[in-house]
Amino acid sequence: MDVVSPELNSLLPDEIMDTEAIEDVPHSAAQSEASLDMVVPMETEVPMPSENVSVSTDSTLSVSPGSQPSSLVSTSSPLLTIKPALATSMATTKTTDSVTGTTVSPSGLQKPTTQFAISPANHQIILNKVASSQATEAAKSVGTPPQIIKQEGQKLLVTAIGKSGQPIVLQLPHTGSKPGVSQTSGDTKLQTPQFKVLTIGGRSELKPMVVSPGNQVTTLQAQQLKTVQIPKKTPASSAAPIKFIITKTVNSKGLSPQTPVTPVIQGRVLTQTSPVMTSKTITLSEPHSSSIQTIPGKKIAISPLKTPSKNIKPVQSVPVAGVGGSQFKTIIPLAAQPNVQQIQVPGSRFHYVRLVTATTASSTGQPSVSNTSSVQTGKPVVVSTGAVRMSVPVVPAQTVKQVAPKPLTSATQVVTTTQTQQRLIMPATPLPQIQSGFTNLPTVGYTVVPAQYVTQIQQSPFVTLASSSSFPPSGAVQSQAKLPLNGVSAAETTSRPRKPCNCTKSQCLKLYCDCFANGEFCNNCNCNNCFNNLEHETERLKAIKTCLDRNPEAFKPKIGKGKEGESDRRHSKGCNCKRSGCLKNYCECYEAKIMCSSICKCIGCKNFEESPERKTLMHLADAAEVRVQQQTAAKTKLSSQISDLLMRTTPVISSGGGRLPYTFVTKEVLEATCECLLEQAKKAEQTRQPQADAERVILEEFGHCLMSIISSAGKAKVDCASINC
DNA sequence: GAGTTTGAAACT
DNA sequence: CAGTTTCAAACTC
Repeated sequence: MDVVSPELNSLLPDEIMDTEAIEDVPHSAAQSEASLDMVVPMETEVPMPSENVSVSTDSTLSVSPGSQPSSLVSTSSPLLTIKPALATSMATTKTTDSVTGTTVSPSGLQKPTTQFAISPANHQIILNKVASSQATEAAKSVGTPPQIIKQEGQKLLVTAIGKSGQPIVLQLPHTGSKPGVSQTSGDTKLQTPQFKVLTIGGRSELKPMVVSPGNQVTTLQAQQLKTVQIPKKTPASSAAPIKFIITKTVNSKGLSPQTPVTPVIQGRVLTQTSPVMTSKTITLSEPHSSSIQTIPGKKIAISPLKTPSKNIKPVQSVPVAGVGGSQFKTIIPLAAQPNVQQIQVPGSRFHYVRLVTATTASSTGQPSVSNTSSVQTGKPVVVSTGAVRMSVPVVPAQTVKQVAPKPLTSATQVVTTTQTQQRLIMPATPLPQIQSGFTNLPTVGYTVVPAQYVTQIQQSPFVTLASSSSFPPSGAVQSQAKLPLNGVSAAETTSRPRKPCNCTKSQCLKLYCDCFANGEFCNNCNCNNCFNNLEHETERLKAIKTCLDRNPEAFKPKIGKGKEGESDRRHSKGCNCKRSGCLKNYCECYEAKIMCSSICKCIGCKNFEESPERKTLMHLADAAEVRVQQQTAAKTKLSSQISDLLMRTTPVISSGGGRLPYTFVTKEVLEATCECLLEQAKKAEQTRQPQADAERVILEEFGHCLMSIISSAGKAKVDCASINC
C-alpha cells in the first residue's frame, strides 16, 4: 500500500499547482541524475531531476475524496512514506523531498536528499526528488530548499520519483517518523485533522520508503486518514475533488552518469479542491480518459507504471487557486529534441518550459474534458535525455479559457489559456515562493524560455499545438515568432515590437539587455557574445537566478497599475532622472508614456500633468504622429492607385509593344494636371470636407489625370505606329 | 555613423 | 543603503 498523507496535500503551495481533476496517470520512469547546473527560477514545483512520482498512464487514478473533498487537510508534519517499487534501482538515485528538507532514501541505499515543499494554503505537497549528487550540490549552493506549507488548499503535488517501472509510493503512516528528517514550518501548525492516504499503484512490489516530515507526527496520527486509491486504468470520475497533476519528469542524458538508462519520469500534481478554495482546473487527459474514482478504501494509489508510453500528457494546464484567486497554469510539453513542456502563467512574462528528456514516451492522447477545465494530452512526449522539469509560478488568473479537447492524431495538445495571452514565465508577483523554489530547484533540467522561443521550439514534429494553442510552429529556432497565435498575430501577442538589442559586454544576461529583461531570447539582435539563447541555457538560467536573487521583482513589469486602476499606471519603482527633466526617453516613466509619481526620485521633473513643457511636447508628438500616419496613408493609397492604374493600362501598353512616349508628359500636361488637382482641393476646401476626404478626392483626380495621360500616350503611340512615324 | 548624454543596473 | 561603476539606449551632431 502506498499512502500519502493528507497533510502533504495541504502543504502544497498554491502557486505550484492546482488541479481539480485527475485525468491521466502517466507512467513514470524516473531516474535520478541531474548533472546540469541549471536553475529554474520561479518554479513552484521543485523538479526532481532524477525521479519523479508519476502516475502511470495505464493505471487509472481513483481518488476517493470521501464525502469531504475538503477533508484533505494538510497536517503540519505529515508522515510521508515513499516506496519505490524497485529499491535496488534507487540505489544510484537520491531522493529528496521538497518537504521541509526531509530527505527520503529509497531502500535506504541512498542519501536522503529529497526535498519536498508543503504549502499549507493549498494543502499541496511537492515532492522533489533530487537524484544526482550534482543536484544536491546545486541545491546546497542554492541553499536549503524551503518548505512551503499552505493549509488553505488541499493539494498534493508529487513530482519526480522513482524510475520508470518502479512505482514510488507515498505513504503516510499513522505512526513513526524519522527523526530529524523533516522540518516543519510554523505554518504546519495549521493542520486539518483529516488525512488522506494516497496509494499509487499499489504494487506489492513496492518497497516502502519512509519520509517523516518530522515534528508533528503525533498530530497526524491522530488525524483522520483518507486513503484514495488510484487503480491503474480505472476511469476517474470527474466529481472527485482531488486533482492530480502529473508531470512528466525527465531523465537527462548526461544527468545521471550512474544510471545509463534513464527512464522517463512522469510527475503529476495531485490537487484536491477544497470547497473553500476557488477551484482550479487541472486537465490531464489520457488518451483514454481516466476518471477519478472514489474508493471506499479511502486510499489513493498512484502507481507509476513501467510502461512509459501511455499517457503522458503533453500539455497540462492547471488553474491554480492563489491568494488573489484562481491561478492558471499551462504546461505544454514541447516535443522534438529537447522535450519541452511549456508552462504558461497568465500575466507572467515568461514561459516556463519544461524540458523533458525521456527515453521513451508514447501515448495516444484522448481528449477528456473535465467539468471545469480540461487539458488534453496528446501523444506522449518523447523523452530523450536530460530531463528538465519546470514548475511554474502561478499568477492569479481571472478567467480561464478552456480549449475544447481535440482528438489528437499527432502529438497535439490543447492548451488552456487565460484571457491574457500567454506570456510569462516570470511570476508577475514577487513570488518569494518562486525564488525559494528556484533555489530549491535542482539545477538540472530546467530552463526558462521566452514565449517566442517556445514557439520556435515547437517546430519539432512531435508536438503540434492545437490551433487554440498559442504556439504555432515556426521556422527557425532562433527566429522570432511572428506567426499568428491563436489567430492572433505575434505582434499582437507581444505588447511591443521588440527592438533588437546591441549589447556588447553584458552577454545579454543582465538586465541591461532589454531582451533578457523582458524574458525573451535574443533574436535578430545586434548583440555580441550573446548568451541569451538556448545554446547557453545554463548560463542564462544562472543569470536569471542571479537577477531574481538580487531583485525578486526584476522581471516584473515596471509599469504597473496604480492604486486606482489602470488609468493610474505608474512606474513600480519610480524614476531617478536628474537631467532629462523626465521628458526624454531616458526616463522610464516618460518612455512608458506615464506621469512621474510620488515614488519617483527625479530632479527637475517636468513629467507631470500640468507641466507646460510636457503638454507642448505631447502635443508636438501627437501632431507628428498624426502627420506621419497621414503621410503613410497617403503614400499607401497613392501607390495602390498608381499600381492599379498601371495594371489597367498595361494591356494598352503591352499591345503597343513598347514604352509610352514620355514626351507626352509635357509642361502643359503637368500644368493641366496640377490645375485639376488644385481645383479638387479648392472644392474640398469650399465644401469644408475633412482632410482625409480632400486627400482622397485629390488623389482620385490625380489618378484620373494619369489615366488620361497614359491613355492618350497609348493612342498616340498606336497611331504613330500605324503611320510608321 | 561616431560621439555624447543619460539613467538603470550592477557593483562596492 | 549610499556611492561608484558599468552598461546600453537615447540622443546629438
